[in-house]
Amino acid sequence: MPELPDVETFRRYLDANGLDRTIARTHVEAEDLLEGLTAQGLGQRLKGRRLTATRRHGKYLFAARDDYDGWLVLHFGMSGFLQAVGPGESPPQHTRMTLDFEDGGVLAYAALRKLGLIAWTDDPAAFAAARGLGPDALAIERAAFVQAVRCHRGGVKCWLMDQSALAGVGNVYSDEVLFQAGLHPKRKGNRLGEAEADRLYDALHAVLEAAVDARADPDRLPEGHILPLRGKEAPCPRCGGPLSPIKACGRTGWYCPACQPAG
DNA sequence: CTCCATGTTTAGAA
DNA sequence: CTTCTAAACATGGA
Repeated sequence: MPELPDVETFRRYLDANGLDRTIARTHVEAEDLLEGLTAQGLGQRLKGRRLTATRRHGKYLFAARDDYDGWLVLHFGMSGFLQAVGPGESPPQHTRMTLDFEDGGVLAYAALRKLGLIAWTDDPAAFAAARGLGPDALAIERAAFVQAVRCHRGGVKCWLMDQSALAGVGNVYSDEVLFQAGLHPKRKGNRLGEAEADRLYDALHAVLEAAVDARADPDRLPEGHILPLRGKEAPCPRCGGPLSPIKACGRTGWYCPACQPAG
């Protein structure tokens, strides 16, 4: 489920389970996930080393080698996750890459669909720039956000999901942000009033922070969110009316037509 | 068998 | 140039 809150949860999981352990070897099961390096190259970069720090930009997770001369880059596609595996235990299904520690434990990168990415970079910020990523959705300042969204002539849901405009928000969380802001997914950015853009910014941060606190588990979110209801025959938690599907950017979104009227 | 899925990239049409 | 849509990728689940 890797959008920003999921990846932030993985980052904290890696902090707790993957740092300061010497890597004995790496295993790459799915070579096609590697970008710009080979399985052997990954091993050479990490063998005998430790990871000592993490960063996140949007949906990308970075882990620094102990000498800070290079960072492991992970993207989780639609189905990726991390799993720490104890000595003697077997890694999860669909494990695509593992870091095998000298202590006998393993950190597995698993993904049902091979849509993620494993890479290496000297500098996370340069990597993000080279990929054309916009500012991180949790780091962007209010003024920059409001200015950017109000310059965009297209639909606001698509804009929220555009990683070059704002990094970290995907299909699911864009729905939640728009629901909390009370804005229709197809409202045009340049037709938002100042107060509406402000509300969108507030909702963006409230939703992402709540989701990170919930460890990206929909069932752990407080009441009043539509994320756990998507695709189900459930009433809007605010007005009790029916939620509707809507196509945008080639994806299916969910919203409440009563609480999120078209502009 | 069919349709759909938390992402990204690319091609083509307005 | 901007914006939108569909398809492709990989691998299932319903």
